[in-house]
Amino acid sequence: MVETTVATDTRQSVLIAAGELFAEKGLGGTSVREIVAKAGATLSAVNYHFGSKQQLYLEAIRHALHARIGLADALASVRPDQIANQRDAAEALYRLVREFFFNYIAPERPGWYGRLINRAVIDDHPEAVETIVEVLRPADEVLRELLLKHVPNMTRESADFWNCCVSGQIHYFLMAQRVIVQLTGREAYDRAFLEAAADYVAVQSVRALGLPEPDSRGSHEGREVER
Amino acid sequence: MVETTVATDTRQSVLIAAGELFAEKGLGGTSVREIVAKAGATLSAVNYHFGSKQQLYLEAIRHALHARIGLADALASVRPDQIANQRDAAEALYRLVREFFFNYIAPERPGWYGRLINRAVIDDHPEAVETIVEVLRPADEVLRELLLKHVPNMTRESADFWNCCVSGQIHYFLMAQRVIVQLTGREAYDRAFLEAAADYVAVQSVRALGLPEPDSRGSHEGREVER
DNA sequence: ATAGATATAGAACAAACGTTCGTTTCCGTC
DNA sequence: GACGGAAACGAACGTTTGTTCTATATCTAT
Repeated sequence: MVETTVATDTRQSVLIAAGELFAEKGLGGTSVREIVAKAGATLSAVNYHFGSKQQLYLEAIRHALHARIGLADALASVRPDQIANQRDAAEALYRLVREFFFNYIAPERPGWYGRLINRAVIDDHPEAVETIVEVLRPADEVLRELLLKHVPNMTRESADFWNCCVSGQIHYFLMAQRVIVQLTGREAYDRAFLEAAADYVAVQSVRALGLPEPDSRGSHEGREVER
Repeated sequence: MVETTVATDTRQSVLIAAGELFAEKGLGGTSVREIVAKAGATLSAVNYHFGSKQQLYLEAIRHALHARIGLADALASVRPDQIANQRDAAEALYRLVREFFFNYIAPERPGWYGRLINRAVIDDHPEAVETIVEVLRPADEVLRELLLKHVPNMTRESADFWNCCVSGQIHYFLMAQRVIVQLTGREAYDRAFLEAAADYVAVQSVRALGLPEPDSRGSHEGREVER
């Protein structure tokens, strides 16, 4: 009843192995045998701890969603009443977008969180989408209120579009990694590229709202686009 | 030797059925039996016409890529020497982004093209990515040159970022359809929403380049964000 | 009319799949 | 020391998987 986190080693390692494999190859492309082999468990562990492969899949998505949503924390740290003027709002949103970006793509945290969510979004497996929406909605609403309150000429529809566009850009930098790398003629994502990309997305996103340019820009950027 | 397009009915219908199913449920989630059932063919048709399931998958991706890349046509229609000033450039890019958007998402054309490409991008199946990059590169380079030529203070890196961000937003509106619909509290994508979304993306993208606002905006938009 | 290539059909294959089952191991309680 | 439930195990289940094979139809050029 009390949701005691028994935290058996097996359950946890199966969950993580499953998350990594599902993220990499999808639900259909991953076999239960592969998962338990990676986790160092036996075949029956999946059905014992999760009931079925499907439910393990959903559980992995839930895990990734909740682990990744430091976004909720980031949003909570933005106190609306501490934003006095548009410059403050621009600053807060700039930092928010960057945090969102690195929360998704940062090389230091497990890479499969974002990728699995990516897949879950695309698959539109009904239960998965339901879980995603459920977890995303609170943050979505806080953000919308923030925009409506501090951005001039903001409408409900514009706020939604803004959310979509920010999410879209961040998702794409993660999901199309291989394509982007090849198209821009580099070897792989490095820290500098990610930094520049995050900055670009954040600056453009804030600019799209008609807010003043934030001061705390990334340090290495050659003053790129200027109007 | 001459690559005679025999265009058997069976081959074509299997290819299309495969495309739709792969787009919907991925490579691993779709069985050959399912495909041939949908296509009204027999099991051996796949191996006869395509050699294997994998090659059918790649062929479907190729089909989708080439069918969808009216983008190449759109780009070809933009004659760089006909762009006299920044206003012309803004106009051309605005139309380009919109065309790209509807090329991907338009309800009138088969929906699986975009979705399959989405999946292929995410899966980073090596051969698939190779095909994608191969098809995308020419358009990518033309677009980059266009930007470098007509947009002030444009760098190679900024142009690449701009491409990614435009692609990202468009991809997301397609792939996250279900999530967006639920998060914005509507029933489904309708023509008006798509129109507004395309306009938003196009306007913001042009604005991000520091170009003047294009005149030929969508008609139903309440003058949303204004700086 | 006939040989030869092209295409479809249906049966059969071994491998891999997710799941179930009965048993064994472990640990805290009586 | 015996009991009971949770956890892990390994074998087996019946399907479904992608692929292959042979036989049969359909056409085309000789």
